[in-house]
Amino acid sequence: MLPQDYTAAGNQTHGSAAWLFVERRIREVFERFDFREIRTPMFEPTEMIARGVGETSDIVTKEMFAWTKGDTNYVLRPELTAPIMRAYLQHRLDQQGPVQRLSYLGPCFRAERPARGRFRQFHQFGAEIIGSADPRADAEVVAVLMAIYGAFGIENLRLRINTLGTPEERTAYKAALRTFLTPRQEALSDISRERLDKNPLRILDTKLEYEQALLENAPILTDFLGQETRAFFDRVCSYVHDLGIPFVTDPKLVRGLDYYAHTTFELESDALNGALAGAGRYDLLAKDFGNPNPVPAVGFAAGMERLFVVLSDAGYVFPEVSAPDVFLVAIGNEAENWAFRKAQSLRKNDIRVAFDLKGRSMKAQMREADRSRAPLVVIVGDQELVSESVNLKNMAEGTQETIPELDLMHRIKRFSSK
RNA sequence: GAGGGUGUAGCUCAGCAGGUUAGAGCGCAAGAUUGUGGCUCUUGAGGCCGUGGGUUCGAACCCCAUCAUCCUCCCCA
Repeated sequence: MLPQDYTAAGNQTHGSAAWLFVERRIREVFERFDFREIRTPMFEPTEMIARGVGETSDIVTKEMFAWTKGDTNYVLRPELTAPIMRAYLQHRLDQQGPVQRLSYLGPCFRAERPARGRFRQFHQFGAEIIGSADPRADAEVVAVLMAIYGAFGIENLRLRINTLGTPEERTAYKAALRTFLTPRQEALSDISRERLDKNPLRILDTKLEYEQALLENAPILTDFLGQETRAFFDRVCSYVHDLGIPFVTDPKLVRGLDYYAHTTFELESDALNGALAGAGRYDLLAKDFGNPNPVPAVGFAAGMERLFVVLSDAGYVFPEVSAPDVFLVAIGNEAENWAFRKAQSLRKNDIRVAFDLKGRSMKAQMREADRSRAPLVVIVGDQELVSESVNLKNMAEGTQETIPELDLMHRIKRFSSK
């Protein structure tokens, strides 16, 4: 048994074929929607992440794995939108075409308490459309997210959409909300009272019934939105509607990250408390990074582990791991050496080969062959070596024939191509 | 960060009110079948009973702490 400090809390080790299968399927959908995968570093300067995600956000204030090396502070990336925007600006991706459609899939890190569907190292997949202020871009992001869940046959989900408007509109609303809530702050929870000053929008998110009741008469964000914002949001909604994707609009949907403006949306499931995916438009992030011009952008981020929760709740059956084409069973030292070399030559011809590495009995090798689920087994002993023949066994049918060794490659290929 | 549940074999779990060598099923291994898998039967390997301390003649069991894990809250993917 290993010492208990050999593992860190909230992490998992993945060895399963299911993980690869899910990744592959996600990437297929991204390709279908013309997204190109981008990979950014696992750790980033704290400065960039803090600016991008927001100095006051929960993520930055209390959930980062951080360290210092030399004069620079680093963090393990807590999310990927900010790093991708950084990469876009730094590598001048706009020069490769006016609209960049980027996807990603990889680990992120947050120092939170682990829970169902939540880990300290977790994995996000997502997509960003950078360079388009067209409401169809927002709808495209919704579409690709829903298509991924659709690709797994998952449909019982709730999609909520809202607009946060422009910073000016939001500021005006924040002030109004604060004015409304301040005289009533005695009735608020401790957490909400703290937010009253810092970020009153987040109070809207409350799940406490008495707070929700209190908010019934509160000013509503929609009333503070200008003509343009409303028109834009209406177009986003109608595009999503055109795609046949069910959703509800929810003026109380706010998101924890500072960079959102205009469209925000969130995907939820009954299987889980937290969100499956969160998303939105973040036209101002580029300016936050010090870029002279704003860069319109919209994207989503979804949790792999949460997808797995939903899949396993739905009783999803993952395909079996891939089996070798053939298993080589060898009897005796000579035959073992033959099999060892034969495996290599078959593999050079794109045949997937497995064989025993323990010098075990033939019976044990057969059991191993069965377990490997190889459809064909080649059995070779001294007799076959002398006659330069091999026994080729069809495991499903239990039939076996002796063939010249020279025909082996051809026979395996012919069988596998059927 | 707050509250609660659970930690016994690779996995799923038993273990009566503290009592001697800690069990089952599945899985794994060997044999029955000396060159043939699955099915069956037999046998076997594998446990610091999460960790540390305490109470006791005696602790898997009781107490404390700690770690891990799960759930609720918080927040988010």
